Amino acid sequence: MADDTRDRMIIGAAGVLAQRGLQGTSFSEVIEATGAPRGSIYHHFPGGKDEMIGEAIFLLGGSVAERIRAIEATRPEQVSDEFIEGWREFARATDLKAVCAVSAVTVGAGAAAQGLLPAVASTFASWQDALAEAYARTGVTKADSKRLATTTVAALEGALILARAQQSMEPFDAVQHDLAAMARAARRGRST
Amino acid sequence: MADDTRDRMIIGAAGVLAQRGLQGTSFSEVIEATGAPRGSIYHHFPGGKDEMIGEAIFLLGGSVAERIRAIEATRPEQVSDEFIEGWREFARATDLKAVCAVSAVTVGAGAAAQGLLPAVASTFASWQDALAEAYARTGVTKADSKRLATTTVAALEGALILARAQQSMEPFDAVQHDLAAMARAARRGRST
DNA sequence: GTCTATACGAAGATAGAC
DNA sequence: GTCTATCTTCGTATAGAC
Repeated sequence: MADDTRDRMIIGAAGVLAQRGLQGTSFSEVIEATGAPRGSIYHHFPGGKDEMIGEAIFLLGGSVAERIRAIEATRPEQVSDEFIEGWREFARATDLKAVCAVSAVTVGAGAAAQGLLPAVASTFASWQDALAEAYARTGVTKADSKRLATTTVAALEGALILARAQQSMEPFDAVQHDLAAMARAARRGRST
Repeated sequence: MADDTRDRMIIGAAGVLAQRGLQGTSFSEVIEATGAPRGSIYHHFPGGKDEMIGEAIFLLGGSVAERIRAIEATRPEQVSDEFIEGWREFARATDLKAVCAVSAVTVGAGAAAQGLLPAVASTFASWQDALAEAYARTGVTKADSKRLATTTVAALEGALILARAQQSMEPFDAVQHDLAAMARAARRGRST
């Protein structure tokens, strides 16, 4: 079935990444999570673990960017609301046991695996760009949109971490509320 | 010299944690970073790695909470400004190679080391409480202060991650600016 | 594509000498 | 307090059979 196994492993890796961190994402874990065969790991990923992780980041990054681009908002707070809402569902679905896989790679990329940093950097950048465009389409100035997009991603990533640590959805409530207030203020031309 | 070695290892562990993540913080790394002797690890930490990590979180958590409590602000945006400024210095000092050690533990705590989650949860909570009190002292309502404190911590943690990924201080600029705007709005009684 | 076998290193942890 | 030696487990990675 073509690259079915490879795809399954990539998706599985993204999931394990979010729950166990970069170094916790061993081939054994991915295989256990996906039921993929042990014997063909290096057939599917000649580049080893880094290749698998890189693909997982790429996949997740693209799907989130896509979701942002699909937001049809007329008011700026709808942008932040829908963005956060998507991650809220993710948090619920994983029972507050997972953070963002891209964050996990960023945090886990020490001296080793530093080759993955460019991939996470451009993934975050793609989210920031997509969010900035979405804000701009609702009438926020370009400069404000860009800044707001960065704050939106940062607050979301932090909320995921706080939510996991405290096993609570409250960080999402706080961040969603405050981002919406910021977005509204930006449109009123009040943010400096 | 009493517990000099132990203390050095705890401080060193916090540093390694921030740069290499939880699983990257091996005894070997801590020993290399601090010059501590190999032979007495389990003399100083009978509880093994978890004990060392726990102490590092406790130490860092206390020092940051202390710093927050020392903020003397008359206007709410001074609270977020000074808080972010402290972390900005940290980012500069580590050459954008480190994130928050508490985040690192949260992200790295998978199935194993879940015993550390309560420690990180209460550490984050202590920062939230201290920030909420600081906001409240400047005239922000209790509910707004609490919510703002959560958003402040979340945005900061996210900014550290973005900054590391993209090797840029720009996330700090964005977050600092937007948090200040939110804080000002809260005092004006404009935040819903 | 998938298997087994295997090499190699690093990690956490313990025991006992000094 | 600090050392060395050792055990066990687990990780990445390779080789070669099926």
